[in-house]
Amino acid sequence: MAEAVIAEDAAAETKPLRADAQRNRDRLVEVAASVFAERGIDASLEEIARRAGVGIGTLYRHFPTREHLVEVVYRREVEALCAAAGELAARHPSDVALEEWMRRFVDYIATKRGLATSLRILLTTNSTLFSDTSGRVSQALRQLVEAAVADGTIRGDVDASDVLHALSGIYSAPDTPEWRDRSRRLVKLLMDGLRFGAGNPAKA
Amino acid sequence: MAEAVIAEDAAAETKPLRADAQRNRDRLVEVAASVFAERGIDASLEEIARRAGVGIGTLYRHFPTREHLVEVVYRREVEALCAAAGELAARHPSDVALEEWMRRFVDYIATKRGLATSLRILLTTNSTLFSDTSGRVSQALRQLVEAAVADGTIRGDVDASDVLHALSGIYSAPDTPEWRDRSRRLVKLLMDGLRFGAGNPAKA
DNA sequence: ACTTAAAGCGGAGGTGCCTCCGTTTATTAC
DNA sequence: GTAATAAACGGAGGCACCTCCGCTTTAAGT
Repeated sequence: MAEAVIAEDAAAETKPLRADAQRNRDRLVEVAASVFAERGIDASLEEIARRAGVGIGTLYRHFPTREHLVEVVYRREVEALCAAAGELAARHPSDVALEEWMRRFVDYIATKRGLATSLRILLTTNSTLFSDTSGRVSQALRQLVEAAVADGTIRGDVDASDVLHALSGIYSAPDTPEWRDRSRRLVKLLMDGLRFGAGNPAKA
Repeated sequence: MAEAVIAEDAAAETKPLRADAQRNRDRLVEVAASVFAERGIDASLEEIARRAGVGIGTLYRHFPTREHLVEVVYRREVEALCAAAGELAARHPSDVALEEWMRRFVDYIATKRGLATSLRILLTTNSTLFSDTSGRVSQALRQLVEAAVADGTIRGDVDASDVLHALSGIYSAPDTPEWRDRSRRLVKLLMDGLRFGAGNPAKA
């Protein structure tokens, strides 16, 4: 029970998978991500296997339980979200990068809302998963906030944890139909506040 | 989702079941209790129906989800444990009654240990269940402790919540093979402590 | 190029979940 | 007692889970 945690990279380092196995595994994760998004976290594993064009046995070999699969999908998505921070920072003025990233953050949370119960269980059961991913997210946010503070496009008297704190309402807000719009407005509002009194407003 | 709570007695008061229905329902609860004890909380519902001599449809009509059934079984067992307090008090000197009741409490917890995870989920999901049952248990304990204090078979400077606190180690102790013996010893130890300095040691 | 062992594949099959609905049974009214 | 009717029964059937093992593919050795 204690070792239910997945040691993904450790396994990858110790034993490179055979080419076909790696192919199937990647495909499964990719398909699983879209099926979970579409049908919810309780989607049929057989459907995932079918859509991925592999047998159900193959799915179970790679991911012995549903939770294993969900965990890998979840990690991959957090990773993608955080990786976007770097790209956005490279392509946009730093305040715009921050804003766009927060917008994506809202979208990301949106897809997770329906799954709340099951995901919460997974996250409380597997605390490594929680600390890994939340650490990763706040790191990405810090990078963006610090860059924007540094070049003066947002005010200097705030830091990443202030912003994270401000965003926390996005989590806790009830799951109403207006949630998404409300959250978008929250991001705009927050950005206006951050830009106000900045030493050097965006010149773009 | 909010009304997942079962209104057992309310339903019973508003609509007496047809005789055969009541019979089947009782039989199902009884059988379920022993199957859960034997095979764990994930036991097959079809097996329960089979052993109870009813169709699976009947089981589902009475208990639309596994949780409903588990809840009723659980409540019934707590009820039985607490009802035993009164009987023990009537048949034994009050310190002996207390000791015996705690012994049964240990046995009761023992059967729940294996189910810990699922039960914990049920208890945290359904907080009414938790408060009802824990209230009931501490009430039973209070009755026994107060009687024993009153007639001087245990010391007077403790109350029920002290004893409950002392028993709490039984819950939290890890699930080792020695758990049961250790818990029995805890009860004995506790009783010795309670009897020490009592005004009027048991005369039986 | 060929062999071979290890790695991986896949789906049949056994089991459990849950729903649906035609049949049976208890109860009420006469 | 009998008829009418509402309540309850039960199990077939459809779907999903997961295991097991005979077959296929890869890749390492020659």
